[in-house]
Amino acid sequence: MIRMKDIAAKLELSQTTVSHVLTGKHAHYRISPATVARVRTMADKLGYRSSALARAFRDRKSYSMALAVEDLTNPFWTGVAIGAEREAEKEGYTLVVANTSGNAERERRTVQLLQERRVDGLIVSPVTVADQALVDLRRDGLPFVQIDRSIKGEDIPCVRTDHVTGSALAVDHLLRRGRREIAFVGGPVEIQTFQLRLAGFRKAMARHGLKPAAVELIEPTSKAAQEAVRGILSRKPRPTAIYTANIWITLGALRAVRDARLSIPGHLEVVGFDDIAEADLLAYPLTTVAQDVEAIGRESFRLLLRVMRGQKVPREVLLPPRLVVR
Amino acid sequence: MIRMKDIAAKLELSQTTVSHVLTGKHAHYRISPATVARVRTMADKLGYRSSALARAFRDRKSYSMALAVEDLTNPFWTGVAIGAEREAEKEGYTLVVANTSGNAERERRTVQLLQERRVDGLIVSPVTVADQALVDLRRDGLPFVQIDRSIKGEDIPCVRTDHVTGSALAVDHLLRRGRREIAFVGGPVEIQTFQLRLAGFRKAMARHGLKPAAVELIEPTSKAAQEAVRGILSRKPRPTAIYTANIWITLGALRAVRDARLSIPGHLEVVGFDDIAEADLLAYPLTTVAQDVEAIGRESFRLLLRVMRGQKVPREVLLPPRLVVR
DNA sequence: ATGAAAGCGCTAACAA
DNA sequence: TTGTTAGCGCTTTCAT
Repeated sequence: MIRMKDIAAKLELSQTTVSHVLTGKHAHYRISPATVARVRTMADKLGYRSSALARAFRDRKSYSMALAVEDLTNPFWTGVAIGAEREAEKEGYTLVVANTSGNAERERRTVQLLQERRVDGLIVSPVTVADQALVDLRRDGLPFVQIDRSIKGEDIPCVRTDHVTGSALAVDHLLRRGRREIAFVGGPVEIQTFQLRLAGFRKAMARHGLKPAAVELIEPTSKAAQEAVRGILSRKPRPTAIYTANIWITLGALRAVRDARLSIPGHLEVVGFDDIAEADLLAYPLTTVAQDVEAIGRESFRLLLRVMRGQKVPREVLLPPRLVVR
Repeated sequence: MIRMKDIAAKLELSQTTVSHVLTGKHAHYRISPATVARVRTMADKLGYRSSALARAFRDRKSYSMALAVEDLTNPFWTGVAIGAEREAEKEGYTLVVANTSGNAERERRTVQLLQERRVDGLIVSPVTVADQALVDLRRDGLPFVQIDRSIKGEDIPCVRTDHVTGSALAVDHLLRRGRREIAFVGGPVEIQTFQLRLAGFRKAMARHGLKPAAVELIEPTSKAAQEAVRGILSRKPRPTAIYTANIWITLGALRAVRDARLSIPGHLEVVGFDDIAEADLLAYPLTTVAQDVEAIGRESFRLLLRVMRGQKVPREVLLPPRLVVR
């Protein structure tokens, strides 16, 4: 790898002068145009690539941020990553995407690794509400913001969709369609996302004087949902609607409906949180509560920058969900 | 940020001794157990996090690799990223995922950035077969391997699904189902992926003495495919099958079939390259040529390691596709 | 208009 | 068993 020193040697200049030119500060240092040209030409000819590593080391600033998420298989997280990455690029930062697999121990290791890599800031989706790794991060003074979920008892900003309102959109839609016996299938309430979506569901139902037809909290996988919904569908009386709190649960529910040979919307309706890009091609009409995933990524990056600059930040940024009726 | 120096000062030891302990080399240097314990305790107490940045700088090795892909919205690329990331972690590397948006200029910038970050190696999917940025990379001596596509004229290893065989699987399947008037809808042949899939299609057809019912090369988006397939469906006679060479094209084709109110498999059949996770829930039975996406990521990482170690590597690693009949 | 020197945090060669 | 020193590539301060 070519270094400034090599260019300097070839040109019989000092490394300092080369640096002045290559960092674009030649005007300030009043380097002669001839020298500027010579340096640039030589750099080009030798294929010089400045070492961001050396600069980061010297500056004690890596110009990189990390995004630690749960599952890059989920379009929600890829969307977030794309949004954050775009914003990062615009601001001259590199975004490192790491995944925690929704596992506390792995999250701890990931965060530690990123800290050692000296990322300048971190966007993270806490695995649990009592996340020691993040409390420690706080102590270490690494700037970070939370995404989608937040830990208890610490005043750390969080960007997320307004899950409570999202659930209200779902419930109100179903009621408008005349469905009053609504079952909820969600993930464990240890994951704040599901807790909020469930709370929103209960609240919306209560507002209309209704009780949930069922509340099932399961692993947020298609398989578990398929099983759970199979149970729900065999109840008498059968609920006339199911509100599924996550994309995998939605898919599992649809599979259960198919297995039971029931029809949508004839026998029941399904509304799911998270939009599905191919929803218009599904065998069943599916209404969804869609999140602006890229905005979540973008806003959390912006928020992180503000935190790093010591600017005032809101404790919570809530993005509005949108109902996609099908 | 706490440094070794700080620990040394507190303990009235030399920084070197602290380093010996913290890097686990105390046995070799015969550091006393008492000292070892003291150092470890103090490191813990102060919340020491070693600087991977400083180490990378010193070692001129960042222990990071990059994966530069086109579009993280496409499950193909996320799958590849997940596979590569898993392997990277196993080998003690951090994987940086960057995206090129399938754009030559952006790819050039991305590659340059990664080079400046001093990644130890690169896995990249060339935007075109004549990719100057990659030829230059070669000259710079940065180890890299290609994924899914390869540039012309340079002997750089490439990992990909056997697209030609994949197309044969699709054609043979359609013929088994009695469809002989098969149209091909693919992306531009400047993208090698499509070139190979098309070549495989033509070859398989020729083997059976058949001519393509149509060959449409379009932008690989759902929208463009929907438009193109609309045209194909209005031809007389109408093809009895369509082979779509990419996930977005497949989705667009299905939308066109829906718009034309045709039925599958009644009026025609569709086989698509790339599997779709929710295919079983679609309104149309869809057979696909599935790729082992994680294997592609995993194998390219392994191959990259071999390149870096100067071991002998195959010029091409072809992974078998798999037909998923529905 | 150009250059010398110091220092960022770490490790390794070498000393003691 | 522990310590001294040098150096990785870069930027900046302070000369000249």
